[in-house]
Amino acid sequence: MHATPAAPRAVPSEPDQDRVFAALANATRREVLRLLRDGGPQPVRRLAEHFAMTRPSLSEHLKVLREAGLVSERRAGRQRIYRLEAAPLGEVQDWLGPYERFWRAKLAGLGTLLDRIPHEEAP
Amino acid sequence: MHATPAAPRAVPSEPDQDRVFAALANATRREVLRLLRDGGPQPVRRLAEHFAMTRPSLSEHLKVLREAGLVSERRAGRQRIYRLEAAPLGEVQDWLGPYERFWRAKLAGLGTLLDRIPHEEAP
DNA sequence: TTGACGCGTAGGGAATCCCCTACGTATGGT
DNA sequence: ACCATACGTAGGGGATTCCCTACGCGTCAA
Repeated sequence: MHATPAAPRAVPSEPDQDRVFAALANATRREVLRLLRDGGPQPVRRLAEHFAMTRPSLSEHLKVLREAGLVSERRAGRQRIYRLEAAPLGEVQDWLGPYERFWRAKLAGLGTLLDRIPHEEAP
Repeated sequence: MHATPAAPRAVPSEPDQDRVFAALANATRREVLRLLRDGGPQPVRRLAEHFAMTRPSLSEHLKVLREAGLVSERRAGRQRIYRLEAAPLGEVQDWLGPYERFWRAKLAGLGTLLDRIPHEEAP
């Protein structure tokens, strides 16, 4: 059940995974991603309207997202247009893959069935 | 293209999402999840063999995973058997859903097509 | 009971996070 | 040239992270 045409994707190094998950571990940054997803590429000013914090603080969140590869930036006059880059999210989904059967089993009520696994006691 | 039978899932509150992503933002904790996935439920002692850090440090990582709902604990004599709880990972996949078409488009070379979105300039 | 085992928690220290205010830089308008 | 706009960065303070060592508690073995 791989819905994708199995396009090969570079395997991310561990610090990269750290950065992506850490970037997602903040409601403000997840909201920025949602705004870019639903509203298309936008300048910082427009994004900042949705938050209570100061604009410099938001700028730092954007930096975290940039360094995680989740957004890209293009200059247009004195504005910086930020744009969603979803590739790292695709890697997150790839990472989730091997766990999928576990929560499916749970939903299907199969419970502990998947825990019957190569099992030896330490001596 | 929803590969799942669309089983309804409780929508997680934002602090919960924070905790899950933050728990995943650490290579040691992701490795613990992998060990529980591939090796089935295990006591702390067995998990600790795979890491260079001290056992108390690993215990704290397990606490983070517990508070994120990613593992559960059962007592067996003087051991605590930890077990993978994949439900929060299912919620992560649900969260990824609305972004999926973006990296699919990228893989298909559709590039900026998805950025044609309700677009107005601020006055 | 005494001692070893399995595990969690307390407490501390270096690093990082997340917010702020101040300031610097580049572009655009007049 | 001048000033306003759009944005990033510096620096600081309080909270949190991640590792450590020391210790406490419950369980099994002799």
